Amino acid sequence: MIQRVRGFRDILPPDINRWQYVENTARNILENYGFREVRLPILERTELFLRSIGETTDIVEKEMYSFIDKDKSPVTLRPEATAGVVRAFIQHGLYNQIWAKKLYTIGPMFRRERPQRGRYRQFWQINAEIIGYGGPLADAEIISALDMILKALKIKGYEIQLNSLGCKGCRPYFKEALMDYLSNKVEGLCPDCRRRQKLNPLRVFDCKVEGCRKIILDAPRIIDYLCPDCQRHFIEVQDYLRQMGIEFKMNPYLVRGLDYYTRTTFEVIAPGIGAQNAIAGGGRYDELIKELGGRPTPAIGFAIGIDRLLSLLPDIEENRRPLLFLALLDDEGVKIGLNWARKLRQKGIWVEMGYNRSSLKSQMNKANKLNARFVLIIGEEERKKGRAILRNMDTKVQVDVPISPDEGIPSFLSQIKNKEETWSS
RNA sequence: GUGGGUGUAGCUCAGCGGUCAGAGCACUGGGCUGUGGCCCCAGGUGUCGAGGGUUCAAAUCCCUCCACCCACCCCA
Repeated sequence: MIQRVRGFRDILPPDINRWQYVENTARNILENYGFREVRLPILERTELFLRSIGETTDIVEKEMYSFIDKDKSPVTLRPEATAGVVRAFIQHGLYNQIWAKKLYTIGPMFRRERPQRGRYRQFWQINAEIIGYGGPLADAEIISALDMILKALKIKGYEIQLNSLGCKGCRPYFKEALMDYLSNKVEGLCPDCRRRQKLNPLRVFDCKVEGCRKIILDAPRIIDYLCPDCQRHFIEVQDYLRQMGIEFKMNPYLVRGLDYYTRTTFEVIAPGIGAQNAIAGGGRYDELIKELGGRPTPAIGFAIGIDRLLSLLPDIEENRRPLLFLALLDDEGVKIGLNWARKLRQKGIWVEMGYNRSSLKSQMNKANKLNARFVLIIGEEERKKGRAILRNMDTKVQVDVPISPDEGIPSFLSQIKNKEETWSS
C-alpha cells in the first residue's frame, strides 16, 4: 500500500464540517473588518524566506521543505504566509490600492519537523495583515480581529500574550546589553544558547533548559530598553485593547521565532491541547517590506493555526439529511425517478437514489442510512395506478402522490410545507 | 535531529512459543417473495507492519528497517 507522506494529513467527512465552520467564521469576521482575501503560491523562491524569516531562526536552519527545481533554482514550500503576502504586495505595487491595506489568506504551510500532537508538516493557517499603517490603532485592530474570531468560535481559556521588541533604533542597544549580560554567563548556558548568544541572542529567551531559564530571569528586559516612540506606541496599543475589553497578559520573554518582527508581538496559547499550545501568533514587521525591496511600509499581521484550533472545538453533529430518497424498482420507474430528481434538484432540494438495482428492502435500508426524510416508491404497481407512494420515514405515514413529476412534485412540496407547519406549531 | 510507547479484520482490541488466528462493531445476503431502525442466522473479513534470524514449531523470542502516537528542541 502506498502510504501518505509523514506528517501530512487527510481531512475527511465528518471532520470537514469543523474545518468549514472555522473557515467560514473567520472569513465572515475578517470581511467585516474590511480584509480582502488573497490566494498566493504555496511555493516560493527559497531566498524569500531566508531574507524575511532570518537565516539563524529554527525555521530556516532546520525546518524548511526546500528543494532544487528543474531549472536549478532553489525553491521552498512556504513555512509561513507573511513573506509571500509581502512579496506579492511588492511585486504588484499595491502601496496605493485601497483594497490592499488589509489582506487575509487561508491555506497550508509546511515545516519539516518531527510530527507530534498539534504539529504537522502540512498545517493550515488563517493569516491576516494590515499593511501601510504604523500606528497603534492597526495593532489594536489586528488583535481585536484575532480575539473576535476566537470568541466567535467559543474557544475557552485562551490567553493573549503581549510584548514589544522595539524598533531598529532601540533594539540594537538592547541586543548589545543582552549579549554583554549573556557573555558573562556562558558557563551556565546550554550548547544551543551559547551559539545563539553570538548569532541571535534574543532566541535565548525561548530556551526551556533549566539553567538558561534562571539566567533569563535576571537578564535585561526588552521593555526597559524601548525608545520613547516604541514605548508610547506600546502603551497606546495596550490602552486600546483595554478600551475594547480584550484581555491580555504581558510576557517580556516573548520573542517569537521570526526575525522580522518589530515593536508589538503577541502569541495566543490555549490549555488542553498538548505540548504544542500556541494557537495563534503574530506581530508588527515595519522593516520587512523595505528589506525585501519595497518602499518603506509598516505592517502587522497574525496567523491562526487551524489544526490546533480544531482540537479545541467539539465535534459538529451531522444534521444534513436528504429530503427525498427515490426507491425505483424497475426500468420504467428509474426513468420517471430521474425526472423527479432533476426537477427537485433544480429547486435546490437534496435528492438521493440508489445507483444499483436492488430490492425495495435494501433501498429502504439505504434511505434509512442516509437519514432521508421521505422515500418515494416507484414500481410497476405504482405506474399502473399512476400514483407513487410517498413514505415519511420519521412517522412511517404513507400517502399517494401523482407519479408524473409535473403533477407529483407540486403535490409533494405542498405536503412537505404542511408537515413543517404542523411540526413547528 | 534525540528519547519513550505502539503496530493482529475496514474500526476497537484479545491471543504473547504448541492443531486451525479470534471477539465486538461495521459490511453483504437471508428469516420478511414490494417497505428502513430491533432481533435471529449465514458469509469475505487478514501477506498477525516489512525483512532476516533462533527453534521440531514464531502473531508470540532476538536483530534490522518502516509507520504511527507522545514528548524534547521550536513553533501554528
